[in-house]
Amino acid sequence: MATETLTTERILEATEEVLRRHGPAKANVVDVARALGVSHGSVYRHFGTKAQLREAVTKRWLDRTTNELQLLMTDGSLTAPAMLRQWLATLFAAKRRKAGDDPQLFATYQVLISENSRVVELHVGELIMQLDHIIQDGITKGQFSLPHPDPALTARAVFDATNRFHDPAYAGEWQKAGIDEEFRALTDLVLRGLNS
Amino acid sequence: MATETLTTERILEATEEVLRRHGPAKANVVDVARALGVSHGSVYRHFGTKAQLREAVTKRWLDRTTNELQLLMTDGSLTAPAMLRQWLATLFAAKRRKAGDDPQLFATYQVLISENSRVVELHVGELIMQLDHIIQDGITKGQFSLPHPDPALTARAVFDATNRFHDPAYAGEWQKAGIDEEFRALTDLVLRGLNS
DNA sequence: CAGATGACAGATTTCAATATCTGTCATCTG
DNA sequence: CAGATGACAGATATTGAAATCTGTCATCTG
Repeated sequence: MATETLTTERILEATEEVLRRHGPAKANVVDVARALGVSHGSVYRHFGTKAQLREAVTKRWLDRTTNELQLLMTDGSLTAPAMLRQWLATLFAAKRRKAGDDPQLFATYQVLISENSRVVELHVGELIMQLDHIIQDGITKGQFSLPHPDPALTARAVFDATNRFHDPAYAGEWQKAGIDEEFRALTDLVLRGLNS
Repeated sequence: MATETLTTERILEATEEVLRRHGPAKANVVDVARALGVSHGSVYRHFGTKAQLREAVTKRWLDRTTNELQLLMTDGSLTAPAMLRQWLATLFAAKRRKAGDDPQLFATYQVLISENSRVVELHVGELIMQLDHIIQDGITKGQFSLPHPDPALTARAVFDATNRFHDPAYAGEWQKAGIDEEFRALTDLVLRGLNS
């Protein structure tokens, strides 16, 4: 059993599985070790504390979304406004899918997120950098026009404005009837605000 | 002692005081009754359950903000864009003041709010109706121009867009350096989106 | 007799004992 | 000797018995 070498990656996979099975309150390091067929001491060789292990799992989960969006940004065929629309729609769709497909697992990650605000801040920072990139590109190409261009501040404003459609705290409203219409109204408002 | 008649209003005041003193977890109906110099049975004559009493306290607290904003809306000297700016700034200032002046009491009300989502929904509905009124007024006077005017949906979008500056969940960020600049960037974006 | 009271039953919370988990480290093993 | 182990101490969580609180209602009182 467990003849493969014990890697950080394998521990993260096992931890995710244990979290899925037992939930955030009951998931413990001994179970993770058992799932890997090793002693819990070995897990501590890779992660100094349980908190650090959970932080790494949280980061991995958030990074999946960042990567999906990053991929989209390499599409050169889109104008900046189209790219921004697509980016916002993809972010909303990804979050809504996660929340809708497996509500229990989503609730687990909401707990992890609340435990790891530092990781979330970094994640938010990455997303806003992606927005910054799109906005800067749009200004350069004359596809956005702002009275006092400040891409960083505008990126933050766009992120804030769309909060209801990406902050997990609002996940309960994402299944509501009329939500797509409300999402469209908000993105329209934001895109008009960028004068595009 | 307590020669005045026992009114709903006096019970609400006493409950607020007990909540302030003991916090949401420890505040109980017997303490409210004691504060009023009556038996707890008398309190149950006015409010069927403890939950209903707390709901009424929550509604009263939220209504104070609604009323402050409603007052502002009677000012006929403002254009719709100026009114909207003022409305958003007043809402943010009111919330930030509540959160900053007495963080413990604010935390208490955050608990009450999480217990009474129905009351919060009604409150949000009232705020969006105020926004709807401003937007409709602005469209009529030609101070806002929208491609497909739908004031109700636009009001919702404006409310959603400014979430970070009125949803108590974000209260922790309201003291952060640079928050005013971010608020200005967001309101500028929204107002440009209304083409004003 | 309208409105207040407080004893009471059932629901909920508190608290302290018990059990489980985290993180360390001396020891083991391939 | 690099990496794994598991016994252990201190920290954290669980549990169930005792204390408190909620909501009712028969009784009281001005």
